[in-house]
Amino acid sequence: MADKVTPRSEDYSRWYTDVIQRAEMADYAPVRGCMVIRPYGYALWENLQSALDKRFKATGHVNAYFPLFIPMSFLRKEQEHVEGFSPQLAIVTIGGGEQLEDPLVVRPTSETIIGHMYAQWVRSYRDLPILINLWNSVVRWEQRTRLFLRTTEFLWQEGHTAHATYEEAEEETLRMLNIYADFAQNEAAVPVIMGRKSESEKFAGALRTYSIEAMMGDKRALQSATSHNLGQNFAKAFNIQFLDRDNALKTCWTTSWGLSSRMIGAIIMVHGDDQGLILPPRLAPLQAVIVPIWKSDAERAGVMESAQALAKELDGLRIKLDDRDDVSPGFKFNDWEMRGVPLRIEIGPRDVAQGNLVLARRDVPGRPGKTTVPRAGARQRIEEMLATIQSDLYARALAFREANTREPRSYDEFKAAVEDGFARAWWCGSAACEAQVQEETKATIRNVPLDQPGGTGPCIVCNSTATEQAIFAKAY
RNA sequence: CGGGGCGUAGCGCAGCCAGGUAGCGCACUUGAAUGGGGUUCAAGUGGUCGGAGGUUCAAAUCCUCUCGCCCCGACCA
Repeated sequence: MADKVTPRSEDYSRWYTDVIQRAEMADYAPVRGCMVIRPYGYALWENLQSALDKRFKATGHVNAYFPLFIPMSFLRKEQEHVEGFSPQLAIVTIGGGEQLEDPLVVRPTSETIIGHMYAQWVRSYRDLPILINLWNSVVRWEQRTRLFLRTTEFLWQEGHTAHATYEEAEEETLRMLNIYADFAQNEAAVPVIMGRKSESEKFAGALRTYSIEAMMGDKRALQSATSHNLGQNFAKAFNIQFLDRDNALKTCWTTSWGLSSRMIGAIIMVHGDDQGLILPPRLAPLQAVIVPIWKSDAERAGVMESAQALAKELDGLRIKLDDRDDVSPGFKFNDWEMRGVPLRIEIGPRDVAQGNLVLARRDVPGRPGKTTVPRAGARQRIEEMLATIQSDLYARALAFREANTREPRSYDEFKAAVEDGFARAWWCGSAACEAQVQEETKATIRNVPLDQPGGTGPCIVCNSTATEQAIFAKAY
């Protein structure tokens, strides 16, 4: 666990799996494509969960739980939906030793069973909107899996709402997209681009899909969350209808939106370095670790007393005093760096004598990241430094993305751009141009950013007049 | 599903071609010293060699079958 990881420049995907395992975030499970999220990784998930959950609650959503099993017949009710998901389904055909008449699908997502229940719960416009979120796991039989990024079973939340009008549904879809972006940027320190998915990349059964996209450390894109305006597709398939004020029977408009444990992969890949993880202070399971240093037993007593007092002063922050007696301070430095703890507090005999502490920032390796601060008022300094680390991580990631995003003028420039980063280019909107790009470059349209320059330009592929720019990149 | 690779101690590997009853590094245990950037020395623990069958006096090693995993591609949060 204390060995060095594969450098990112040598083999990025090896680095990624090395770091996760060495930092004890997750481990491979004995089931193909599945992982065990270990306590350290789960603690990160819990922090992420609570930051998101607060935002959901603040916008009027409530949590509920829906079944793991969904009748196969439900999925068939929405044509596009079942076509999109059938290759990825795990299906239970035997229960209690008997063949099931209607096989049960292990949920790949819950739109259908939600639709079934909402149809029963909605009678009047007074019942709307319904704003429910689920924290659960889903199963999609993926062919190629990677820890956190794509596993057969993954943790996520799925929000499902029903509204009286199209406008309200669209407003909700965008509201949640903004919440995801706010969360990603302010909690995870991951800069994201909000945008609309192309027809070919949208959710199976949606009218329109929006996403937030982030650039990883290897310059590839990762879709970090999605928000779908489902139109009336599911409402019609499941008869979610209500009697409106005008006494007319109308069909609902629904939305769904999700963010998964994949976000943990994004945090790892956006911030990590060759020393290991770098976790954003607001989500890190441990915000600071105190490493006491001593030589003699006499020094030990004084140092430990001071370290324990400091730990008490820092109550309320997520702190650990590393009092292990069997490893050297140097080992502990590297160990906690591997795990991405944002701040290390060193306290030794010199510091005790002089009334100082040494603070070492994880995001600034080596000497330059170390500062000696007076023991008095340390808590405030530490809190300030955590806030600085949080915003510096975001700024650094944003600068990296901008440095690796190009606006090519020609198709040749475009091809070079998507080889090594994001390309922002005019796109005429045709599926043919999109397919050609994918065929020739392996890059896909990540999304059409909500933030557009206005005006028109020549489509990067076919030169015809385009009214929107899209982000093209190779993606996870 | 196509291509490639690998299964020998917890992890990483050697041994296999030229069969003779399993070894190295790390980790782990114990002890001592050490301790401001991955500490050292000493002594230990730990393996039905992925599984099944076959050849042989004898199989990690040769033959047949099988299972699993990882990596790269097409599909996906």
